[in-house]
Formats: sequence, structure tokens, C-alpha cells
Amino acid sequence: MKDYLAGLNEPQREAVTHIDGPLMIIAGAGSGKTRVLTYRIAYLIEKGVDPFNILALTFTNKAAEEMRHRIEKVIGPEAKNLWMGTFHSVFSKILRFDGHKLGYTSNFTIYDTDDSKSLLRSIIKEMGLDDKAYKPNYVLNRISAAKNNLISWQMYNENPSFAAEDIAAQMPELGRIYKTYALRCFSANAMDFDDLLFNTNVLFRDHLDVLNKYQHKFRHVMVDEFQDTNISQYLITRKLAAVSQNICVVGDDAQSIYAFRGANIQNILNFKKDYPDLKVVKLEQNYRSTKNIVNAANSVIAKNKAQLEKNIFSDNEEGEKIEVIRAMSDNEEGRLIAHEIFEGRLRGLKNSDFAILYRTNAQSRAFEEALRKIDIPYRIIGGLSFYQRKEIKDILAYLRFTVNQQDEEAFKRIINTPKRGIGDTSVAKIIVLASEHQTSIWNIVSNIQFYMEGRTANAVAGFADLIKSYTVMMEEGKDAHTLAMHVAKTSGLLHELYMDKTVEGVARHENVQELLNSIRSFVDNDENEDKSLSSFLQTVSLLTTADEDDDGDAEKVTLMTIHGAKGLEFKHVFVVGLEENLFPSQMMLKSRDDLEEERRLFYVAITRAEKQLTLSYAQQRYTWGKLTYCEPSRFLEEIDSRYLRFGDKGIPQTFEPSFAPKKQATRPVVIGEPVKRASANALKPVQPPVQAHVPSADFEPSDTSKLKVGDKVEHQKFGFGEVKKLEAFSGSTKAHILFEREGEKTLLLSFAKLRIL
DNA sequence: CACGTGTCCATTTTT
DNA sequence: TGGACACGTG
Repeated sequence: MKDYLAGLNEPQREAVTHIDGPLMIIAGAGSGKTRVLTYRIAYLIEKGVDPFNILALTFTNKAAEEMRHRIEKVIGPEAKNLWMGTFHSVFSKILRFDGHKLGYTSNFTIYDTDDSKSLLRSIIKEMGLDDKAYKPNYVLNRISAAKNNLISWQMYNENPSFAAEDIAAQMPELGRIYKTYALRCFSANAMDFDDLLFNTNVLFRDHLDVLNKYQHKFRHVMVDEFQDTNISQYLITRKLAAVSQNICVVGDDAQSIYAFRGANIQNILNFKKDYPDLKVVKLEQNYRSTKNIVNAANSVIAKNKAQLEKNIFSDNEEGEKIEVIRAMSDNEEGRLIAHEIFEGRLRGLKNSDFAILYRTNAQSRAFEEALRKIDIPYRIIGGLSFYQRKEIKDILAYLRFTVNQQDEEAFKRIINTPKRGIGDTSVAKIIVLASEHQTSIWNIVSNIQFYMEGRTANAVAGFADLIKSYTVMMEEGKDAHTLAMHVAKTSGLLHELYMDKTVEGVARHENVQELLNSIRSFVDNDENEDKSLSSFLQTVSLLTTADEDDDGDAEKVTLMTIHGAKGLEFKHVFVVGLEENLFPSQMMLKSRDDLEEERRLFYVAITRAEKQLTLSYAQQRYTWGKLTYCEPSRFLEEIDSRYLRFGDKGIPQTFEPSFAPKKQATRPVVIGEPVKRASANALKPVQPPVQAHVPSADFEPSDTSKLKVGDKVEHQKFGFGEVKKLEAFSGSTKAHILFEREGEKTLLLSFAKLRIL
């Protein structure tokens, strides 16, 4: 027996050594799942399976990379030949090879959520529909749900029950929108995230030769985080494994937290029906957490009805009880927790031993401020990702358009960025021309002299020449980095950022440099066999925030959403914002009415902790600029109180359910506040007319990044004033300035026409 | 056409 | 709170 098998417990070993036929591993939290998966692959290879014939689907690219490295340690460099990655990345590669059978070129663009929404917004506008009734977000979710259930736009429009639902939801045109959206994506040679899976299904359904090829290539299929797969993904794996029957799925129904994205817990509950001779292995021993934490988690999840029977236990020490903290406000919650981390470090813990987990990204602010104030380094995972920043998207849009001139969304982004005098009217005209002449936008743009003349036409022609020069370079076979570098310089984007000396301008310039660096390392990385721009772009659009080069080794406290924490563990975990309507989220309860999923989310959060767990909530919190009273989350009461201890921090604890004024959760009455808006306007005292300020003759705005509190300034329009306060927000700076005539104004520095006197 | 200003509105999680 | 959009002015 191999030595690595020696360290495994009985069920773990069973899972590792089961090679032929379907296998389902129910892996409880902290039960050594990754270890089992890694060893199983190593074992397969040692038993003579070629790594080329193994497909392992993971939830994030990072998880795949990590597993590949671990396997490499056991079996050596052969591990490189494994097919590993997320569903989206693996199947985008397959579509790159074989997508031409569906009418896509290998250079197809992958639309991210922003692209999809923007396209939907245009479609809704073009159809003359009210964009208040048809919210792009909702429409996209609906289309996405359809695709994830393999309902094409044709099927959607043929099925009267969908039409009935849409009419009931006051959106009778959804079917038409779906159709237009699908056709527009197709003619843009673009796929959205759901298309990658949907089209793979279509490819395997309609092109049996292709299916056959991959069925024989992937003799062994493994799926990690199986509880989070949707129907579309499940069908792909089932088809791939139909011949060999060698399918191994690993998951935990108690940790299914992506139902909102179409994940179907039935996949795991019904798996046995699809594979009658399925072997099921349960990994029930938790090696991660203390008894206390495991028991508390069990007491919570026991409230859920839909689940597979299992008994998660721990042989670790009893451990400390779970601390509950009540704070006055969100800011105090931040302070208390920052303080506790500080104390924890005095007891010998490192920054990286701590994680603060919250339900929504917006909650991070209070913790960031508190940690910064006492100089505790932290890193935030998630939130606005690097690749969603404007300056990055701009460069990427140029690259996308170079690779694929049908990419409508990229076109809209760059045609007038940086400003080259082609305004909205001209762009609209071009789009109209394209549809009048039944041709592509690029066709019009690249032959603009036949359609328009004058200043704008020249500008458009200049743009077309620019893109053509890029295309030529690409066809010469220049690698992604050379090309991107050239594009950044000659498009004017880099120059524009370089000229911008404001704080945020400098930061943006650095971001672009960082993007260029990352393209270079993509090109230099020998593991990427395809170094083309097109290949880089497809890789990049499937990166998640969890994949971004984290300073994993950095000595920092981790802040992230619970969703982002899946698969991770920390010595001391803080689960914060445990307030009714926030966690469980009222959004979730309203739209899907799925308390059980929220509870599983809570379960996931709890089970990230190894030694210590702290739960906290605030009595008051600012939401959307308004102060709201909060009640403690029902989840706090669902934990068996034997495992709890009320913190000595914050306000002394009791659980009287409500300390807030009765039934006015959202809006305390303010005495004297006018009731209606109209009367508010009527009551407004008449302002004495303010004389317009005539700027000094030589008005020349100064470098506002040097602005300090107390500076006397002149504004082009508001006149003279004094800086009262400077405030940082989302990467830039705001100034509160008291103007002599106008009173106090808040200005965004980058836009201020200011002169420092 | 570019820019500044005012108004409205939405706020969950992510491949 | 702040981002997206509509409108008016230069």
C-alpha cells in the first residue's frame, strides 16, 4: 500500500481507492476533502491512468491550481497534463476548439455581467420599452435561469407557461428580449457565462462526433463542490461519463450556497437515481474545528429539512465557547472586533489567523476603517475586482475589439474613449447605418468614407485605422504582451492617465501598468501553450476575485463575504452583521424565500473556524445613508445556547428580542420633518439670489492633489472659499469647502475647477 | 460635442 | 451613499 494512504481514515481510503464506476463522496466540512481528491487522482495515475484522460472540475481556478501543485508533489511533473479548472474555463477551451460547429470563431468574446447588462439596456431601449419596468438585472437573471435549465430562446417563446408568468410579472416582452439578446450575442461572436455551458450542451447534443471525442478523452471525470452545480453543468458531466461511467462527485449538501445561480441541490439528492450502482462514501469526521464549533454548527443545520443523513463529529479538543458580541452601531462593531484581533495577537496569533466574514460586500467599510485606525494590515477578497476597474476594462475592450471586430460592447466602450469627438449621436447614427445596410458595425466604421463626411467621419476613420493597425500586428503573430503594450501607448489611454496627476489618476496609471505586467507573465508562463491575445482574453474574463494574486503569505487579516470563504479555514473567525434582514438577507427571503440556503450559508461561515468563533451584531446601522434599527438575527437563537458565551465587550448581553422602537424598523420619526415632498419644496425658505462669481482673469486650475485643510481657494464658478475637510472615498478624494457666497459645498477633487491661492 | 449640475434610484451572494 | 442618467450651457 502506498505510504500516503497510511494517513487516511477508513472512509477516506475507500474513496481514494475506488477507481471504476460512479462514486459520490459526501464530504462534511473540514473532513479532508481536498486531500482525498488529490490522493485519488494520484492513485489513479499510479494505477496506470494517463493524466491526459482525467478531467477534474473545481469551483475556482485557484482551487484547481492548488490541487495541481499538490498532485505534482505526489506524482511529479506529469500532473501538468491533467485537465483541471472550472466548468467555465474548461468548456470555454473546448468551445474554442469546436465552437465553429455552432457558428462561433475561436476568437469569440466572453461577455461579463456588465457587458450583458449593458447589451440588455440597449435592447430594452431600442424596443421602446420602459427600462423601469424591465430592469436589466432582473431580465438577465431570468435569461440566465432559462439557459441554466437548458431552455433556449426558441423554447422559451414556444412555451405558453413562460409567457403567462411574464405577463403576470408585468413583463410580457421578456421572450422577445431573450430572443434579441441571444441573436445579438451571437452576431457579436460573443458568449456570456451561461452560454459557455449552454453551448457546450448544444455542441454535445448536436455533434456526436465531438461528444465522442471527449468521452474517449476523459475516461475519468471528477467534480468538486458538486452541491453547487446546476442542471446545465450536471448534464455535461453526465454526458461525458456516459461511456466510461467513471464519474466521481464530491460535495456536501449542507454547504450548497449557490442556488441563486441555478445550483440545484437536487443534483446531489438525486444522483443515486441516475447511477443505480453508485458507491457512496461519507466523510464525517471533522479534523478542522473544536468540538464546540462542530456541535454548534450541527445544531444550526439540523433545522433544515432537505438534507442527506450524516453525523459530523470531531475528536479535537472541546475548545472555547462561541462568543457573541452586541455592538451599538456598525462602527462600534468594527472597533470591537479590531480590538479583539489586537488582543488575539498579544496572545500569540498572527494576523493571517483571523478572518472577518460578512454577508454583503458593503459591510466591509466599518471593519476597514477600524483596522486601519489601529494599524492592523488586512486584505479584502472580492468586492470590485481588478478587472472591473474602468481603466482596465477600457484597455481590455481595445484588445477585445482587436481580436473580434464584431464585439459590440467593446466597440461602444472604446469608440470615443479617449475622447476623439465621436459623440452619442454619431455612434447612434453608425448603429442605424449598420442595420439599414444589413451589415456589421465594423463594416460601416472601416468604410466610413462611403457613408459620412466631415469632422466626425474623419475621427471615425482615424479610429478604424488605429484598430486596423492593431489587427495587422496581431496577424503578424505578435504576442499578447507586445500587442497590449502597443495598444496602451498608441490608443492614448495610457497618455491620458499619465497626464492626470490626481491621486486617482496616478492609481489608474499604476493599475494599467499592473495589467501589462500580468499580460507579460501570462506570455512568459510556459504552462500556457497558447500565448495569443485571444487566449489571454478568454482566460482573463473567467478569472474570479478569488483567483487574483492574493498575497496569500502576507501577514494580513482577511475580510470577505461568506461565499468567498468556501473551502478556507482560519484559527479565529468573526461572523459579523448577524441581524435580521441582513443575515438572513431579506432580499433572499423576498425573491426566493429560501431560508434554508441562508442557514447553510451560516453553517459554512461557522465551520470555517478552527479554534475560535465570534458572532457579532449591531443595534444600529447606516444603510443607504439612512439610520436603521436592527434586531438580532434569528440564527443567533438557533444555535444551541450550551455552546455560546456572551461577550464582555459592548453592551451587556440579554436577548430581549427588541430594543428598537416598535415596528418602525426602517424609519424613526423625525419631529418637524415635512411629510410630503411637495410641501417640503413649498416650505423651503427663499434663497437670496447669489451673484455669479466672475473668475479672476488669469484663471488656471491648480494641482488639486496638493490641497490641504485650511487652504484658501478660488473656484471658477463658486468664487472664494476655504477648505474645511478632506475626505477619502473609494480611491479618490472629496473636499468640503466653505465658499464665501455659496456656503459649504462638497466637491470631488478630480472635477474641481479650483485654484489654490 | 464636452462638461457641469441636478435628480432619481438601488442596493445579495458570483462563474 | 454614490452611480447612472437627463438636461442645460459653453
